[in-house]
Amino acid sequence: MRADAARNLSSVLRTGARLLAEDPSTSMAAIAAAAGVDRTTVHRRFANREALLRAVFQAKLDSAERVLDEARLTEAPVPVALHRYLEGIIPVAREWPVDTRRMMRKDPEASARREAQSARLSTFIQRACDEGYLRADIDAAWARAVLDALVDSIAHQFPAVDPPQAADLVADAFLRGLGVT
Amino acid sequence: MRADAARNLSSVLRTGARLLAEDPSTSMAAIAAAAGVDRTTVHRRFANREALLRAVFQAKLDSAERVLDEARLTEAPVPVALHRYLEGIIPVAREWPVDTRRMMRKDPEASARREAQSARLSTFIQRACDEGYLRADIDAAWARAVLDALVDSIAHQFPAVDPPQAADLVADAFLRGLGVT
DNA sequence: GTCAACTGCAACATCAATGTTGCAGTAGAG
DNA sequence: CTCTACTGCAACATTGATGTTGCAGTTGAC
Repeated sequence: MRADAARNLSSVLRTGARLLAEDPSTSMAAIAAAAGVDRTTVHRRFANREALLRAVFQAKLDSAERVLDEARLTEAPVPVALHRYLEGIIPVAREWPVDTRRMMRKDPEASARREAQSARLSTFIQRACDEGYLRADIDAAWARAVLDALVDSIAHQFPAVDPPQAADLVADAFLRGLGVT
Repeated sequence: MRADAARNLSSVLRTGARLLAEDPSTSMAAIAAAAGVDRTTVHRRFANREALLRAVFQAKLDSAERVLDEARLTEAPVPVALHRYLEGIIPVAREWPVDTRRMMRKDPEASARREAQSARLSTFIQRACDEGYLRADIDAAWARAVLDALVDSIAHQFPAVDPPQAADLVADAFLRGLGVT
């Protein structure tokens, strides 16, 4: 039974993330139905709607944290770390399409975790600036925002592009732009 | 009284757009309170919640359409049209921060209008490709997505950057990228 | 086989949001 | 001034989502 329970829990989280991304006001009933379980089962596992959302966010944060760790943002050469980060984070964005920025306001703990991860990436961008990989006239915060925007775009609007190619596209657009020379 | 009515209506739409952007499930009561009018007044003006949303979308679509017209996307030289479009659309995105893509599913008429506007911009991007302003290996759909992402990013995450400078930043990131040479 | 854990189902209470209506007050147009 | 249009306020009905509980059935662990 433990196995069934874990599988269903995971299914509810993934299904919930998908539906909530399309429509943040999706009802628990709709999520339960889409996950193929009864509404009461979901309520037994998650005390309230908030708890379900927290679990979804936590799952996304766990995945993202693993990607940040494995990308070795502080040790690896900038181009290598960037590509490794992109190739890892794009599947995470696709699996957990929920927008953590606006949906986590009521969850200070998750918000703090998100901030910490955000800071790691910002530090990496700053290193890219310092080491001369970005143009000197570029604001680090703007570079950071551009990178995030490109990731979200390729992840959600081009789900068919596989992660390696998606990472190439993002890195290319980020560094070289799309114009001629 | 007609003047008061029009002013309040406009105020409700703008306030509603702002609150709905932060939280799409914002209640009519919250919108009315934020706009400084009674809940029933909003209901007298908009039959449904749907009607209110439609009005917000329509306002955004009207503004966007004006920008598309004035940018002269089919006649003006690509760089000129691009800059004019950006400088016009960024304030629109800021004034109506609602995400039209996901919130208009239930409104086929607005959806069609949005599609038409989207097509105009895609045509423009295609022209930029054809006239050699974009690299030959760049997919037009990807270029289009990148441009949208950059606009949203500068509009919502950097509200303090004024439209001309914001347009410069976006055009620069779009065409040249942020990397060195 | 027995037990424990889990599930679906039905029924229930609660609550917040929606939408309606009547009434009194107010302000601009004529 | 008077009429019209609008507003706020209070009260009400309705609905959909939330969360709870009891009961019976199922399944895996032991």
